[in-house]
This record gives sequence, C-alpha cells and structure tokens, in this order.
Amino acid sequence: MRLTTYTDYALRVLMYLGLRGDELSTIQEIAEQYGISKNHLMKLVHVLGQFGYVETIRGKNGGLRLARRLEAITVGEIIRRMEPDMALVECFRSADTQCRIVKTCILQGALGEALDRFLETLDGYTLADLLAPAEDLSRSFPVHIEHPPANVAN
Amino acid sequence: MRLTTYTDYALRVLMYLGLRGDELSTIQEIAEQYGISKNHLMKLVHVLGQFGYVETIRGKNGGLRLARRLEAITVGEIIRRMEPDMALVECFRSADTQCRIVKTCILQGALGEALDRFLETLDGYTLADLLAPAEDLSRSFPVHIEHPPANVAN
DNA sequence: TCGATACATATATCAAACATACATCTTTTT
DNA sequence: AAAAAGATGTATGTTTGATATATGTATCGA
Repeated sequence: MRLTTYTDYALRVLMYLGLRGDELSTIQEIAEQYGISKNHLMKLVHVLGQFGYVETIRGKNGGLRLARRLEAITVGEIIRRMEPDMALVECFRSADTQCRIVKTCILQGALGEALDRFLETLDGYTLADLLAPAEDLSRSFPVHIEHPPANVAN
Repeated sequence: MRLTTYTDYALRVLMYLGLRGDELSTIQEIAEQYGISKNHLMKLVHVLGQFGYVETIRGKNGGLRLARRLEAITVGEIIRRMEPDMALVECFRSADTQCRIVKTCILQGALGEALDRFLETLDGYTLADLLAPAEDLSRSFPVHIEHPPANVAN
C-alpha cells in the first residue's frame, strides 16, 4: 500500500513553496534541491496549477509559488486529488458490485470505511501544520491561533 | 493507493474457506471458483498456512480449511501480515528520518497516524462480520456479545 | 526584435514490482 | 506403486509508474 511518487512529490513541492513564501521558485531549482526528475516535476507542477494550488509564471524570471494560503491546503485534499487510484481491491473496480462467490460480502464497505478514516485524519493536517511543528499548539488548542493573519509570508 | 492482489486473494480465500466450514477445499477448486491463477494461490495458501490461518493437508483427499475461528481473524490483521510494503511515501523508507529540505517536516507522523486509523478500522471487522451481515448487530451492540470465547480454533 | 529563460504538452522509453506459468519435489492415501 | 494434492524454486510476462526527449509557447530584457 503505497502512494505514487507523484503524490509524494506534490506534497514536497507544496511544502517547499510554502517555505519560500511569496518568492518565486523554478522547477529546475526544486528538482535540484530534492534530487528528482525535472521532467516529472514539469507535469506535476502543471497539474498543481490546474488544481489552483500554485500560480505559474512563464518566461524569463518566471517560476511558481503557492496560490493558496498554507492553512487552506490539507494533506487529505492533496492525496484525494493526486492519487490516481484509491480503489484498494479489484472488486472495487469491477462493474458488478456484488462478489461472485460471497453474495453478502461487506468487505467493500469495511475498506471504504477504513479509507474514509485514513483521509479524514489527513484532512486534519494543513501545510502550515506540516511546516511549523513548533506552532503545533494551534492544532491542540484551536482558540490560541498564532498563525500570521494570512498570506503575509516573506 | 492499492493493496496487492495477493492481499486481495488472501481475504477471498479466507472468506471462501469460512463459508465451507470444516469441509476441506482444494486450491484447484478455489482458483476455479474465483477464476484466478492456481499457481499464485499455491504460494498464497502456503503463506496463509505458515501464519496459522489455514490448515493444509497434503496428499490424496487433502486440501485446506480455516485453522482459526471466523471471529478470531480480523481484516486488519490480514492486511498487516500480507501487504509487503506499508510505507506510504519514499521518505518513510529512507535511512535518515529527517527530510533533507524541510527539517521539521511532520508529514511522516501525519501519514503514520492516518495509517493507524485505517488499520484500526479494519481491526474492527472479523471474517465473521464479512460473511454474515445479518448478524451485524453484534458489532453495533458490543454488550450483546455472542462470539464464542476466542482463539479456540479447531 | 532577438535570444534566453521558463513553463506547456505530447510522445517515447525504461524499470521495478507484481502476477503468472512451469517444473520438480514431497507427502499422503488407496 | 500410482495418483492426488500441497511445497518450492525459477523463469517469464505484464502493468504502470517514472523518466527522458522533443518541440511548442509565453515573457522578459538587451
């Protein structure tokens, strides 16, 4: 049970951009920093742009940066969007929803429920949570919010 | 995010055997019923035997059957045992636990927590639950426990 | 306006992991 | 002894995800 590196990279890119604040980063730069394929990143960044996570700017002095606030992006949402196939077992994908052998099998329901728990947990983490463990108190004590007003960054 | 067909088949085989009660089934028979590879099943059944889920009997008139009670086998346990790699992302597997870029990244912790929720949920389902939705009340009202003592096996 | 830079997009190749097949051995029953 | 059934090791096939290549398009600045 693994996520694709695509999803993995999506998280990393967004975290990287989060650290950079409003400054532009280039794909080249990110690929070098993480030591991953630039070409692979190209596609990923494009998709992230289409989903509205990042703003991409072409041309000289171009690059990309987060288009949304750190606090507005959850890990759960990213995984739901990026992961190509969340159907855990084959009978999830088949047309007929009923198992041929076990007529009353509720395995699908159980797996679906477990998957919900999985994603719900990750819905509880925003990019801001990932990048600022020191400020993690804001998660435990929602009242005491110290995250800067918003997109103020650099 | 998918489970291997190995894990999928493991669940199916155990469910099949559960329906057959104490009767012996052969690998040949199970492979035919589900329309899956007999050779693949051979290995799987062997592993299931090593884990103590099934009793295998060689020779003529041999076969296999569950070695434990339906109620004593949970979906969560099977997945934990059968799934070869539960490390969701690459940095889970790398030697150094610290991300090179984001020194304080807590993504691993978040994913680990989510995975725990996933498996915990499946720990709540036994083979008996999967096969007898009609008796699902026993899950909703834990007070009214009718499951025999446990692990009594054959 | 030209050239450099950076993202956009399509296609092609590579590689790893998983699934399947094949062959042979061992055990058990008749 | 023969047949049935699991045990086990090796080899092959297949899928799909990762990477590479190539070309296009937009933007900036000299």
